[in-house]
Amino acid sequence: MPTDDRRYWLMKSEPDAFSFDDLLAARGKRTHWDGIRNYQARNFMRDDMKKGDRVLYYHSNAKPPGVVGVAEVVKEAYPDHTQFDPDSKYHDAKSDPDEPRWLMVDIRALAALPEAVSLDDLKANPKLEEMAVVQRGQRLSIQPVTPAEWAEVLAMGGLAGRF
DNA sequence: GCCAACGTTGGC
DNA sequence: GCCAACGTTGGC
Repeated sequence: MPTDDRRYWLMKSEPDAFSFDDLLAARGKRTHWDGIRNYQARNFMRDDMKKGDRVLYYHSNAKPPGVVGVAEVVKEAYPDHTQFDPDSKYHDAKSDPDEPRWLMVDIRALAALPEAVSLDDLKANPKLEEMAVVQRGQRLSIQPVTPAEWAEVLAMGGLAGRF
């Protein structure tokens, strides 16, 4: 895939639930990103996330919160099976199996950042003042990242020019 | 644990 | 279609 088609994203996960280390330890260093129950985030996955897209892996509800690793999309949007599982906390009784409401993608870890980039670090960098994750009240768990923001965060994390 | 910000739900 | 009530997110 030509790099000029590649898009960049930030995906949040609570490390207590599924950390970047958990992703590194998973088989194939990959997982399915289940549990997204927000329409805007779903639409990003459905409409815009393509195989090969790069992902900033962000720890929310962490001490400190911030970007800890990079990953890539390895499978494009498909139905999230947990919506049909009555025992799952993500169960959605209103979702029609013939037209699943919720989707997920698969991602694979590429590398941990040698230096984690905390939310404070992101906020302190004037080049990143437009970045979604530093905006007040921004709760979206999947956010688009510009190529410039991607390059800057990787440089801050010690992976300048890679990925 | 608090609570501001935000998204969703449901009565009307 | 409005909007109050409610639930969730996530930094602090």
